[in-house]
Amino acid sequence: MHLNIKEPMTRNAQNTFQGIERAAIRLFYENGYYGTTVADITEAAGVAAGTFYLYFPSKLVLYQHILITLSKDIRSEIARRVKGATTRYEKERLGIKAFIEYARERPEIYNIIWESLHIDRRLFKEYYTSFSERYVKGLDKAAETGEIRPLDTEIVSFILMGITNFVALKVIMDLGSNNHNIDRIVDVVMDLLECGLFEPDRKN
Amino acid sequence: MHLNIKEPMTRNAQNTFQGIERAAIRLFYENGYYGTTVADITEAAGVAAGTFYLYFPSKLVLYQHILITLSKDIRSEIARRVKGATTRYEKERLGIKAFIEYARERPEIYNIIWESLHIDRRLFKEYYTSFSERYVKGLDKAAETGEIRPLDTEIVSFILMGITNFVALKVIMDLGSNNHNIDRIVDVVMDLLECGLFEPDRKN
DNA sequence: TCATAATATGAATGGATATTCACATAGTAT
DNA sequence: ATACTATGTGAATATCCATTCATATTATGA
Repeated sequence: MHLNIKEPMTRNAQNTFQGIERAAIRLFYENGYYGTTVADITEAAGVAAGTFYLYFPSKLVLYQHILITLSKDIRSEIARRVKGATTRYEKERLGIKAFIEYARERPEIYNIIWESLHIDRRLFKEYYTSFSERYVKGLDKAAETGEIRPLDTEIVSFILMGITNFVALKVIMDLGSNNHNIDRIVDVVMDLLECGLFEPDRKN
Repeated sequence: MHLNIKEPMTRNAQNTFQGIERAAIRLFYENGYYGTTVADITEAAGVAAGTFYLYFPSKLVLYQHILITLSKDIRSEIARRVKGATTRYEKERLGIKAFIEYARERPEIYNIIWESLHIDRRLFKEYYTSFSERYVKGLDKAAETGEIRPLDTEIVSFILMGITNFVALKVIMDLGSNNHNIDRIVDVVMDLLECGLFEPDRKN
């Protein structure tokens, strides 16, 4: 997908470009895509309205550009934090923790990605589909070596994405209580992934 | 919260009112809140633009009204379908299945509730908080009787909401494959909730 | 039948806002 | 110094859209 974005050529122009990007990320987060005007963005970036269109052909393209950039960011950051782990168990723990912490540190990303469902459905689907695909690859490997039980890994990938996304939601929107101790939350998730929810002798 | 909605007094007016509601639900689903104009709604409902304001003081209030109505619908429907179950295990299975099937039958609801994050953050928080609270009550009871393992039920409620929401997302947006056999999907979820993800002897 | 309230109309209003454009400046190579 | 390109400006434009309002129709009870 080519977005027709004009890359800045000079150092000063790079500052302008990045200023627009950063202002937009903050404003899209605070007020949403529709609650943010191009004038808001240029004002926050300290440039004139027309400057915006030197680089981006439209507000929508800027949004798409930001979404794609942030998607890559979050993925590479999680990959980075998971790298050290040797077992699937440890990978899962680190991955879940990384996602929650990242979402807390940069709630913009979380929010902007979710909003894509209502702005550009194709990008939304692409994001979760490819996230799932990468997840499945890891889970399949772990299934081959017998680290995880033989389950449909595609479904499991959505289960795990759902868990991390909703637990992160709880933390960053402060729903309910006890949202400060992330390690404790991760412990509960891992406990459930280890032993399940039900008492072994009371399953039905 | 009072929304200042004018209830219709006559039978004809009730038709008008419901026509507006229904058209709005469909359009908010298809094109989102911001992609839907009041003119779109009134045209789809077959009434004049001004008629809208006989009943709703603003487009936002209509949205809030719809959100609250649909929240109640989905909750009562799930409660209804879960009623028969005696064990927590069965309650969980029926609840998850009911949610996925309901989301598939009426994807409007699912979509409209999610969009509230970017339209009325308070309603969004309220929805998930109260959904969680009700969930916690059931889980706490099950913990008392020893049906489920002793875990932080508030965190577990978000884990379970995350699982059902994302699995439903997969089904209704047809992400990945095998989205037709809901029973099979529910089986995988219940299997994971029963036995966990990892092989017992390979946990780390 | 008449009076009154409820319901319905759709053109007009006013404000917002994405985008354009004619013009201005800054940097750079020759 | 000159010419050229990249960058920047902000007022003007044109469209869109929520909401209002003067007016019309319909239903109901006396």
